[in-house]
Amino acid sequence: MANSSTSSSARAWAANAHPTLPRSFYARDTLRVARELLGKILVTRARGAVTAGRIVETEAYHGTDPAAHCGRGQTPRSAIMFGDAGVAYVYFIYGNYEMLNFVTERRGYPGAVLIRALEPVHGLERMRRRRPLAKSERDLTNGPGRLCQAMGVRLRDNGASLQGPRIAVVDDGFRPEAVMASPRVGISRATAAEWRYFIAGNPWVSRAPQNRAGRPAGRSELRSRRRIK
DNA sequence: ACTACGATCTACT
DNA sequence: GTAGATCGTAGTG
Repeated sequence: MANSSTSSSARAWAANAHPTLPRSFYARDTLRVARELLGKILVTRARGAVTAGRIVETEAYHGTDPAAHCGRGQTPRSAIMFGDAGVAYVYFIYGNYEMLNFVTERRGYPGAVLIRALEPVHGLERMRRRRPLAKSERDLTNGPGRLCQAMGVRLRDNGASLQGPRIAVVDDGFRPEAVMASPRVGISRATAAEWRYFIAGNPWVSRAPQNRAGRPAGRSELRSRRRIK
């Protein structure tokens, strides 16, 4: 399996050869942002160590969605989802794990995209040190909790700008060949909505047996603002 | 103040 | 395939 950790591409983004996604990229419909993030490169700098990975799986949460933290109105934790787009929403769950989201939409309308899986691109040694239990390269970043460990994302990154210096997302021109949509993972409400997006067949997509199960993500999905039951 | 539970991961059967 | 870990958040009293 080809992995994209060529030193040349790593040098390229480190030298700002690739553009960072502007805030306006995030201030749009959450489903669209979730889909268009696939293939972009997440870069983090934690205590001087730079790590990077290509985004291969996302999920959308927005509005009155019962599965979303913002779904029952604003709370201290979810307030950031109602604010300006283009910042990180990091929360802690199950007593052990951080989850990384990107805030979307216009101010006043809540939304965020959960980053569920990455294909490692740079800093693999550092990722392995941060995740000593990982038994394979796949295990480094094939889940939302795992990728936060590998990339050094912590609760203190909540609210951090996605324009850097700690977190940034860059576009190196890569475009996925096939994007699929499926129901979201690990939720108990609004389980019918197909707001999970992933690059078909990518080995780092979480829940491997499902990484080919889904429907082609077309424009019809992106338009859906229908009521969620 | 107290309780229930969660956008998960790991170890073990 | 499934249970246990583990704690911040939110809802309730």
